[in-house]
Amino acid sequence: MHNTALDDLKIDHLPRTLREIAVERLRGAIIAGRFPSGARLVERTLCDQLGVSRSVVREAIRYLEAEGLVENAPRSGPVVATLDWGQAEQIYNIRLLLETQAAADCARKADAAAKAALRDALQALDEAFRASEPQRLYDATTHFYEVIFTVAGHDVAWEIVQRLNGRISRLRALTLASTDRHVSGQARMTRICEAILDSDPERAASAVHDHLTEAAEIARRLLGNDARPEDKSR
Amino acid sequence: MHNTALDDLKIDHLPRTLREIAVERLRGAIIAGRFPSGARLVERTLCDQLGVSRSVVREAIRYLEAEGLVENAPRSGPVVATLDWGQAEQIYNIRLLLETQAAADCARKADAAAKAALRDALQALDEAFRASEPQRLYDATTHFYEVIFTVAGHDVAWEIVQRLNGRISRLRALTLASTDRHVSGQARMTRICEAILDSDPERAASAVHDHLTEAAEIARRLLGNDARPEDKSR
DNA sequence: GTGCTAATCTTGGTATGCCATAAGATGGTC
DNA sequence: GACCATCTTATGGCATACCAAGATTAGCAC
Repeated sequence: MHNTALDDLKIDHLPRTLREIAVERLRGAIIAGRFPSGARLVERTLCDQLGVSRSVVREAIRYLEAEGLVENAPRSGPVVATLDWGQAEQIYNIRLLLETQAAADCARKADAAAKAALRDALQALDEAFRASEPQRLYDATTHFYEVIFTVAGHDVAWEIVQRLNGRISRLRALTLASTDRHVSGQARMTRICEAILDSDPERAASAVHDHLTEAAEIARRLLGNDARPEDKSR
Repeated sequence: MHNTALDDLKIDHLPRTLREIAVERLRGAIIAGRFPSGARLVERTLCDQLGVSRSVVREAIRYLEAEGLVENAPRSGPVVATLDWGQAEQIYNIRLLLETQAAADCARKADAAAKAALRDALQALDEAFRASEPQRLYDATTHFYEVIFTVAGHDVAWEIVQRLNGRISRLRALTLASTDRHVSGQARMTRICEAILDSDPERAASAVHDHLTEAAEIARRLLGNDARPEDKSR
């Protein structure tokens, strides 16, 4: 698969400093649900688990705190941020705005190379759907959207969406895993992709709209059903 | 139980940590332009200036880094984030989406109390316009929008907008100070306010749209004129 | 005089130590 | 037996010490 010049421009030094690695690990662990919502993040414990010093852990926590993934209770230290449906709903609404716009602009701007990249991403998504590996599906979905935002030239919006996704990551994992999602998700993604390949902004936006509305609805049911989604015990 | 009344009793000012103060000071200094774009943020110097240890400074920088106000160059340390027109344009576009939506929802939801608060905010804005005090105008404008977002129930979006505003703060100060802005800004704000008071979502959204489009245009001219607004000297 | 090397200095990254406080345990008193 | 005071410990906030790497400058050799 020939990679377009889109995403390979980053000569970025792979996670160099311990701090960056720590941020990624922690974020990954929180997003993956290894630390439940409300769980305390005890610095010294994390030091042991990560094998780094407290300085590193503390700075990583500050970073995640600014990202909204961690909250700092005044005197009891950092805890994993909790999420209620009110916030989740807002987040889905914001994603709706940003993603429909991105899809439309992507459809407007996509050239041949961009379309090839999108096709590749959809292909990977298809495989992940079939493989039924949650993590791979999650990653492939993320990458699919990354291509859309990148082609649209919406770097900043992508940054925001990623951050928001972090905050609803557990919900997102649940919606992706949801059974009805399995059948319709693939079809919807394909619809988005086709609209972009046809350079049809309206249809692309509308496809994203439907897709996200459905995801939000599933999330609402999930969060609404078990009123207390997670336990705050440590 | 009068839960709502009790919620306001939060006195979270007491456990004010040095770190929080440092973050606020630094952010304020960057937004106010005391540190120009691209300026290096030398830890030990900041330690002296703030009178705190490196731990505090470093954690504050990590926080601002996640906020996008500070960038960390691989080996030369943190610098104040720079802004090119491409990013600024994206930011204005995102604000456009979020703020029109917020204004519309605000117009839908505003009750008598909310409308009174909005009127007060506009009043303060008027006075600030007349007083020609840049800082006061900046604050009053921010507060005006805060009311709109709060009434609309868009906390999360407001958080995002504030963060984005931080990144274009210098541009924003310039557009607010711009002379043509002086005459039309007030009128536009009034138009936004009136539409909301009339509970007219479409007109509110359209008023915000015009307002922001104009601001973006002014910003583009300002940033376009002196092609390289700031020096990245290092 | 020029070019190369080495020492130093600057700066950031990492580790550790000390202190204040809050929560839990323990023991004494009524 | 219950309640209160005190002690202990767990934990976070803050400061400092040490180390590695890059830049700058000085000195030496040619």
